[in-house]
Amino acid sequence: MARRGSYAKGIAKREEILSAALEVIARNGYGRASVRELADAVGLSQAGLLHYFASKEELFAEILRKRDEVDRETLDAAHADERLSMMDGFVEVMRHNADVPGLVQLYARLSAEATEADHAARPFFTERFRLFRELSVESIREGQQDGTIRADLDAERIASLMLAAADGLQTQWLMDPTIDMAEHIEYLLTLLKPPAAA
Amino acid sequence: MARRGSYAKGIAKREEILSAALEVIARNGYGRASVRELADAVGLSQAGLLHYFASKEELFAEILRKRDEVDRETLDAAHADERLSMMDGFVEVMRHNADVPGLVQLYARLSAEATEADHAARPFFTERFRLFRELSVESIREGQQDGTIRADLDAERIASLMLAAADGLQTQWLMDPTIDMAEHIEYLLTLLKPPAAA
DNA sequence: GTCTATATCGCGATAGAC
DNA sequence: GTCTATCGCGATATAGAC
Repeated sequence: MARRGSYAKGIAKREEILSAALEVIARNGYGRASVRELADAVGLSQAGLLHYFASKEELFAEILRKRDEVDRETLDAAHADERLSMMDGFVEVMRHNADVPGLVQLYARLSAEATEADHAARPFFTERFRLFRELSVESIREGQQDGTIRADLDAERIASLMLAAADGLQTQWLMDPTIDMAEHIEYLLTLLKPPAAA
Repeated sequence: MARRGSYAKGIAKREEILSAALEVIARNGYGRASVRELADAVGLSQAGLLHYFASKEELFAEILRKRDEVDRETLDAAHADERLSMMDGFVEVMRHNADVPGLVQLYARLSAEATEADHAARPFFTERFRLFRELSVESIREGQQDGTIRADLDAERIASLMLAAADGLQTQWLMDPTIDMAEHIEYLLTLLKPPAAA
């Protein structure tokens, strides 16, 4: 911001591109989101946009990275609130997802494409999965400490199942928007409670 | 089979194409599976193959449909065995999936692409999801009857979560094959047991 | 029913001017 | 830093011969 010269400008422009792309995709979905289309939205030519990102795949990965940064704040806020846990923030993020179908679709499609061995976005997803599991395990263990989650559960397995359920629900919801993603995650969370607890 | 004339021949050829395509994809994955490649495998030209299928998307959907037919037998066999339930068959199918990464990838990628409104494979997936939920709900209710599953659970929600977990685990596994898909599904199933049950 | 040949396409990427 | 122009790929789909 306060920095001078082309470097700072480049950073700022990247951010501007990402913000614009985020809006376009949220509105129009992944299918019609070519580099050209995104370039138009920010007032650049296609080549001009690709000056900032090595490839389309990396651009898309950066969009999701930026989205995750925003969502991460929701998670941290919930974690900081002593009446809540990271899992409450997670449910809130899922609830918010229902407002941005285009982004949900981008996530679903790019994560599927990134299963290809040489896909540029693959490192993004493997790291994302790792971090999600790490945060979840931490949150689950906290719940086990304070008695809100069954102590006998395997936090690692639950974390992977949580991630899987969230991703799978997004595809189901894209096919049939009457599915309530957040409610299903909440229901899964109730399965983790001790028999005695409310 | 016993039928005569061009119609029966066409049906047989379709089956031959699907079988060959199934093998090629299981071996090479989705990424390198163009219509041309699949045509080569069965000894047809690309145009020759498309004489039997309206489009690539429909061809791929048919491949998955055929795969589901095979897997369905595993489910039914488990259901018929009075010591088992459909869910046991489901775990077995997931275990088998680890042997056919190409098919898992085809499923993951095509289901993501089929979230596009006008995608030819979309009806296949919506129907598949519906059927999976139907069979799962039935199986869960049976488990609730005979006391192996908590009676207070919402079978519909569990069914959707089961489907979501299965699909999500496949993407995770494609990114990192050390994940044990079947084991995770089994673990999810244990969460459904009554507190008293073993 | 199957092939050859081609229409047509859109896109991502790159070269080079300004 | 941005544009114009174009390359070049790979693909699906189709027309029409045999």
